[in-house]
Parts: sequence; C-alpha cells; structure tokens
Amino acid sequence: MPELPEVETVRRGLAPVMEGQVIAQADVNRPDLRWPFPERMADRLTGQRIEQLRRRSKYILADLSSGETLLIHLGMSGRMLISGDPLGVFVHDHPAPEKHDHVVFHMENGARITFNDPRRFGAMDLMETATTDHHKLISVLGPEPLGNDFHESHLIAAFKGKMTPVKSALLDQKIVAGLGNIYVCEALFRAGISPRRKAGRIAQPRVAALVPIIRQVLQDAIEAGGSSLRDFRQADGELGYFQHSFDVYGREGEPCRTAGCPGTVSRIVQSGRSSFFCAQCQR
DNA sequence: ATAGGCACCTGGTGGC
DNA sequence: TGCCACCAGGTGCCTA
Repeated sequence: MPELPEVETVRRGLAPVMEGQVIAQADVNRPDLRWPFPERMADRLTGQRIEQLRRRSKYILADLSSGETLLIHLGMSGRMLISGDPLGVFVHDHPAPEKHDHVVFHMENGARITFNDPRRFGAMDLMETATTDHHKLISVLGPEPLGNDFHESHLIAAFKGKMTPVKSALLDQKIVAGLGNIYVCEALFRAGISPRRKAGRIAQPRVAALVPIIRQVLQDAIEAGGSSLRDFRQADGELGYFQHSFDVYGREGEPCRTAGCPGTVSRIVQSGRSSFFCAQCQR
C-alpha cells in the first residue's frame, strides 16, 4: 500500500527505535528483492549506527555512521514490523519468523525490525551518503509534493501541451514524486477534475488549485497514519497499515460524498490501473 | 524525447 | 474442496 503518506508513517514509526541506534546484526535471508542486494550488504550494515532516517518520495533513506546510506523501497507489499523490547517502551511479540521475512535488523537497543515483502517488488541498496541525489532511482524524481519546489508554476509547466490523461500525469514520478494510485484518485476528486481529462487541457487556475489539494490530501493521510502510531499494540507492530477513509478509492457504486451530488462512484481502467471518480462532479 | 504496455512476484477473493 | 480468473497501494525497461 505504500504511497508517500504510508512511507512517511513507516519512517516516523521506525525513527524512535532506529535513529541513533547501532545495528548489532543484519540477517539477509535471500540474495535479492526486485534487484540483487548490494555486495556484502549484511557486512556493510553490521556495526553501523543509523544517524538519521530520511524520506525521499516513497524511499526511506537511512544514513549510516560509515558514510553510506541504505535505501529502502517497500514496493507494493513491503512492511516493516517492529518487535523485541527496545527501552521497554514498545512491546509486541512478533511471533516466530514469518514467510517473506527477507531482511531483519537486530538493533543494539533490543529492537528487531523485520522487512517482510511477499511480492518482492521492494528494493534495498547502499550508496555513499554524499551521492544520494545522484542515485539512479533518486535522480529521476520530480519535486517533493510537500516541499517548496512543488508549486503552481511547476505543475502548470509540467502539464503544458500534455495529451496524456491527468491521472497518468500525476502518477508520473518525474512530474511530482510520491503520489500513487490512491492519492491521485483522491486528489482529483477533491479538485473536481475527471481522471480522463488531458493534462494539457485543464484551465490554468484548476491546475494551480491542484497543488494545495495534493498537499492537503497527503497531509491528511499522514496525520491519519501518525495517529495510528500511538497504539503499537493495535497496529500489531505493523507500520504503514492503518484505517483510511477514502472518498472515492475502492468505493465503486457507492454514493458520491460531495454535498448534494446525486452521483455514484465509477471505476474505469486507465493504463491498466483502476481509477475511481464521480462522473457527476468531476469534469 | 516520450507514451504505452509488459514484466517482475505472491496472495486474497469470488465464481463455478 | 478445488480450480481458475482476476485483482492489488510500484516502477524500470523495452518498444514504437
């Protein structure tokens, strides 16, 4: 499920047990996820202190005391599970190793962080911290939607002349980095824009209006995720999986939530992926 | 240069 | 209960 808000929620959940802590041992249970792990990954992690956990788009970046940075991507089905008894604060028993526990971090503080990913679309890599921005997966990314580089004129310029549907344009990580299928649907609903509309054919004021809407959709989701972090027991040690309240995503056939709108939510397929929207109020 | 489709995987669900 | 088709929150790569 991980789009930007989920990844940020995972980062915030991991920070208290990982930041400033030393990796006592790293278990690497297979040679690869989507791609082969970097050479000697376990060795390069063992004994390193995690100085800082950052996020760029849907990537978690762990800066290590060695001067390297660990990049983590959760793919479609990746999860981080916290177990053990770090500082006696977070206690949950993650019972015996489960299927698809690919990498386990044993922290010196007693925390155990398990990367579990059934579909293995996730990824990990190591690079010099100073070269993070030049990493193959990072350098191609557009601006952070919650950052200063994402503004009205950027989106207007990016959409200009584009004949591709706005749905696809917003999924394009070069235009804005971090949105996925769910939050594009939700943002377009709030903006009243049809996912079918060609990006270059949306009036500039409506494109401009998308910017604060995208920010708000993401911030709302982060807040919802953040609140789920308070009760680790309820979250069962799983970070990034919490109750969402979506307006359109997954609500095919249900009533539109716009006040006074008689429409129902439709589902269409665009470039192989589901788009949910209300054809009444999204034009 | 850019857009569309495929590929990479496993697991859950619903129909017959 | 079994089998099968279809669906899933991502994205790099190949082809036109």
